Amino acid sequence: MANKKLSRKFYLVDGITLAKKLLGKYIVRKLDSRKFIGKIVETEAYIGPKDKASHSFGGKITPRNQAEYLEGGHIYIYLCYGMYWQLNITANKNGKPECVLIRAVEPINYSSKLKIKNVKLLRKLTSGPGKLCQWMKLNKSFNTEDLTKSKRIWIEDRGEKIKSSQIVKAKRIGIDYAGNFWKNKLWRFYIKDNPFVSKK
DNA sequence: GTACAGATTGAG
DNA sequence: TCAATCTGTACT
Repeated sequence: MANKKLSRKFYLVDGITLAKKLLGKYIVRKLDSRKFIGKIVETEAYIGPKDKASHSFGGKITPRNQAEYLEGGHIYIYLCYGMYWQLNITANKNGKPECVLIRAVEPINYSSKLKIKNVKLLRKLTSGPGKLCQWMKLNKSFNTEDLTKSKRIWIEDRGEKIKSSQIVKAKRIGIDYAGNFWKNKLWRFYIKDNPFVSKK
């Protein structure tokens, strides 16, 4: 099965659809001669401007979140708690502040190289939005990066199909401030039984 | 200029 | 359960 870089069309859907479609796809991060490849196993959807948990709630635009408004297929990355980067993929058309937070990936080529047999050890690398950015060496310079054009990061379809019965829906994490209505939305998606999903 | 909250994490 | 840590944002 040939690896196929995702094209613009893939991203031009609403955030919830994109969050589900991204499960089982592969993020490829090229750094010098090395490649970090991670299978996406957990995502969350943020649907501004109506979503109170979204940074673009109420149509707010600031220097920080303007990348969120870009056409689908761009990166919106920002620093949280002064320490951790959060990687988001924008969804939908230009001007629609919808995005998908990548919460966890399964490292593909890292394990064989370092011969790490212990899944628990490997798991510590990427089982959380802050950690996976650390692993892939992502930072502010990737903000507004175009995933369909970039030479250093993109997403591939490797022919893997995730059945809908394998997709688990859950409440989003860390957004208590948004109130019960938005907090209880089942907009977090992950692959059932995958050990790299964040939390326990 | 100051104040303060936050889409997290890991140690206890 | 709780604190580290610092940028963006909204104030004065």
